[in-house]
Amino acid sequence: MAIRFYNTLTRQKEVFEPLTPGEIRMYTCGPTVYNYAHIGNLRSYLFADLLKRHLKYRGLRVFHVMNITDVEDKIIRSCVETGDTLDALTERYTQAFWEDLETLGLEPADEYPRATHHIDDIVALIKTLQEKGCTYTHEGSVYYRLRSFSDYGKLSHHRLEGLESGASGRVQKDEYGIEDARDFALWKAYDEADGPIYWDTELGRGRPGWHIECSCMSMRYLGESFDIHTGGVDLVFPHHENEIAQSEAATGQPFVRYWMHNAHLLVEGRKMAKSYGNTYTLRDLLEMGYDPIAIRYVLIATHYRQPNNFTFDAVEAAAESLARIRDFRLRLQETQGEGSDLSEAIASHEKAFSEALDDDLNISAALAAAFEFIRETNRRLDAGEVSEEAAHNANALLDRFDQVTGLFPPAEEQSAPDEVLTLVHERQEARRAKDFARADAIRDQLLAMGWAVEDTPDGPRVKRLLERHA
RNA sequence: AGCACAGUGGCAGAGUGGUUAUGUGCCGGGCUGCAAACCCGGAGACGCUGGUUCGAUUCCAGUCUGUGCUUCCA
Repeated sequence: MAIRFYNTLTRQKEVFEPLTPGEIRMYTCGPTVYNYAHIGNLRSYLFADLLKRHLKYRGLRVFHVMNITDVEDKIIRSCVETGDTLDALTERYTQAFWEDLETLGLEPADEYPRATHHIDDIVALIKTLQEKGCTYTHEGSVYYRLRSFSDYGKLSHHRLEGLESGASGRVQKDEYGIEDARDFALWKAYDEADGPIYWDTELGRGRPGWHIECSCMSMRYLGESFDIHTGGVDLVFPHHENEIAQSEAATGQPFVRYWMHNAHLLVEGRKMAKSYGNTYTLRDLLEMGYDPIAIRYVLIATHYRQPNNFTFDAVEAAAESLARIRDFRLRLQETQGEGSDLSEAIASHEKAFSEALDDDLNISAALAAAFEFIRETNRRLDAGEVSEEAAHNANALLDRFDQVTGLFPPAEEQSAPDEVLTLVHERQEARRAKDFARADAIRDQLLAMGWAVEDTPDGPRVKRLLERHA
């Protein structure tokens, strides 16, 4: 079955075929590093992560680039307000961003190019656009002349006329010296308010506009045409539309084949907004005691093109689901002896799982297949009909589910300390002597120490209690 | 205002023109000394109003509500 993705460009699901068979080049619009990423930002990157992991699982090679926007209006404002240097500020939040990605279990991109490290490339690209006649300069700033690009609007399906009328209520354009209110800056001339943040280049003193860095760095690392470009829906217009205009005007080549955009995140049914006080960062949630994998679960478990309603109930439900997964894996590890081989169940559920993801990353159907496998296998384990080898193969299937989703982690070693093992032993003695009051007291004592003991036909099983939100 | 997307059981969230999503929670049962884990069963849903149809949650129209974009917010 072919892999199909919804392409914003065509507004429909299309069969996915990379430019180079077997190799995929993808670009993700990364963070503007002036603050900690909030969970809405992180949803975007988790979507790109799932996409990348699934393509790899399908045997395709993926080269993934994510930019770091480290010069931009808000960053400059923040520097001016705090007195931080640009480098100090952006480095701090870049490191924090990478920490967040690691905490949530995202696979790193292959490259994280930064705008400030590519000023020369950006200037060169702007010069190319100048040579092609699609720019003009006003008061030291270089603007892109939108009407020079006849395909403008093909991604967002905005029509230029509509945008023009939308801008009609503004001040006379002539007063700005900009030919058209829709034109955007490629290069911004230095302003006193920028303080020490500027570059002296052939274009004069100033800094790059926002859109140009993505055109520049994506093509620098991925070529003039590449396969996939991801980002949040809010970037469709104008950011990605402008990227297309810049890139295709400069190269004459189609820029990106598949544009994929994730919907936004709601929190407790409301949009995230500072005024609601619900713009959580990952750090906020960790401080509240939530498990990062449970957070990953909630952020990834909704189809990427659907609005995802982040609720604390959902995080707690996710933590329970993860406990179920862990218990299942522990059970598989303990399984010994002869029995059926499960090969049919493994094959059919893996097929359902992977074909669901082939269908525009239908994660819900994929997770349903995984949980059906767990339930059916638990039933067989209850019946004692699973062989050690089958359990091993089932565990390997869970590894593959984990490879794609990051939601089926291998069970950690449950090496209980000696004092716990001693108590477990004492409890067994008490049970053998039918001293159940003492046995139950020891069980409570162990619980208080953070260990659960469960009796199985093969003896007691000791599990570390999962951290859960109190 | 224009253009999009969405509204499913307590919560989260798929899907389908007629038959169990899945997870979590709840109720009952099995297993257990009791639990836990696990299994089985159950209740509970498709915003509202019309239309098409033998039959609609699924298609169409309208309506209400929410969300996004409309120049730099993932």
